[in-house]
Amino acid sequence: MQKLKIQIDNHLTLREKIVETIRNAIINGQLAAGTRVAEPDLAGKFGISRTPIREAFRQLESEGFITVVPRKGAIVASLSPKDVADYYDLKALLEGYAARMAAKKLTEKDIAKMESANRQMEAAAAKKEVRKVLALHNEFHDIFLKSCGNEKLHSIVQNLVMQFQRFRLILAMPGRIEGIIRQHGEIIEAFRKQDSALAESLAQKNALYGKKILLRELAKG
Amino acid sequence: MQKLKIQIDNHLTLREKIVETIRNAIINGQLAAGTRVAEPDLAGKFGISRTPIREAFRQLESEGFITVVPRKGAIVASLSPKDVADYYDLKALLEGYAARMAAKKLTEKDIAKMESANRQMEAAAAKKEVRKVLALHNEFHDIFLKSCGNEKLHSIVQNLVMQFQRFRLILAMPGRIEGIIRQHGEIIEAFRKQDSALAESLAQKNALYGKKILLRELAKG
DNA sequence: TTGGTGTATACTGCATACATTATCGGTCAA
DNA sequence: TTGACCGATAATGTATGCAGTATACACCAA
Repeated sequence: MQKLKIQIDNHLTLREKIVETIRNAIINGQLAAGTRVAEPDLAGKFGISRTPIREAFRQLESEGFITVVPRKGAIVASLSPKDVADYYDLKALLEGYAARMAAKKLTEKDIAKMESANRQMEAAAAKKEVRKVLALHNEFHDIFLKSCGNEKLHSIVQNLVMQFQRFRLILAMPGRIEGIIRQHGEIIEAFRKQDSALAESLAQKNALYGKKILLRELAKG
Repeated sequence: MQKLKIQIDNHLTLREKIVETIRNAIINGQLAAGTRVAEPDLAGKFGISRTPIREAFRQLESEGFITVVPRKGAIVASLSPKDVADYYDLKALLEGYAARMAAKKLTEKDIAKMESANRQMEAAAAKKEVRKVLALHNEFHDIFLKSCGNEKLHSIVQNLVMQFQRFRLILAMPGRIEGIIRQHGEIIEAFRKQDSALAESLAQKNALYGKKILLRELAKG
């Protein structure tokens, strides 16, 4: 019954579809930073009018994916190393807090899910399924972000993660991911012990480790 | 020169003006939470077409001021006590961090500005100029938020503050504001001593004090 | 009276058309 | 050759019109 309702309500508006499509294109790197995105161009490509495109632009601008200069047009937002550093510092702060709050609330079922995600991640990493690794990585973090009880925090972090997802393919590469998986294991242990302070500190370290690796890679080229 | 450029570029688009107008109306309480806002209605009121209104809606939705249900319309977003609590917890976390980071960076000039803002706030409070008190309050916080060096953090906090500004008139009332002014004084002292840990802890306390007062008032009526 | 159905109305979603502004290339003068 | 001016072109900003959908209310049947 619920399924049916969802099917019925599944009339996504064109604007929503366009937002998703463009966002994914940016995240996956098909639209590189700095690329100009013109309305008539996209309208032609999708075979629709400019109206829903323009509305999608407003939303994407608020989310930080594109930069719009009035009467000039939109370009894909570019992220400087400073931006990446700022993002990761924020992620460390927010996820650290979330871990501290979640430590007392997580159920055994939640923890089991995190373990499962981490194990699957290891398997996907062995098979070099980079995209799957990232998806599982996000799933892992989402569990305690949701359980921390602060929905606004959850949505802010989700937006942050989306925005620099486009760089993170680097992180999922072999040689980098093993350390992350080990850290995840430590975080799970801290949750098991309901040790808030340890969970916070480990979650922070985990984020800052990602920052270090990513900045090093960006410096290379 | 810079001033001139700004003057020239001052052709705000209709959409931008509408966003500001509606946002201010919500912040100032002229548009109460839950109020339905229909496009033709606003278009008529402002004497313009629906197009810029619709685009403004998309932006206001992303900023969290209105809630849009596809094919049904938009209503002014309402904030539950839980939302207020979440917002203030986030504010405490983020401003605490900002204070810690800013402690080593603030110049004497910055600190002087904070002192000035705090003194003016006291004067405005004595004259019961509630709106001016709030403006100065935001000015005070903005100084160390800007100096912390993390621009993304600054913009996130600014957005948060805007969203529950509509409730904060309560805080600026006599009997509440004195405590806040004293706390600000303590924060300034901590900055003078460049005591990061103290500044962080005081900034957190300051935010949580606001949370306590606001939630108590909301519970009353 | 109550529950359901049908219709009228109004609003949203999208397309199209027009107005305005920025960009680019060429021409002309220095 | 260089620089400035000017027109052509294309993109953005706004208005308007039309189609589809939700809401309200009246009407009818049980």
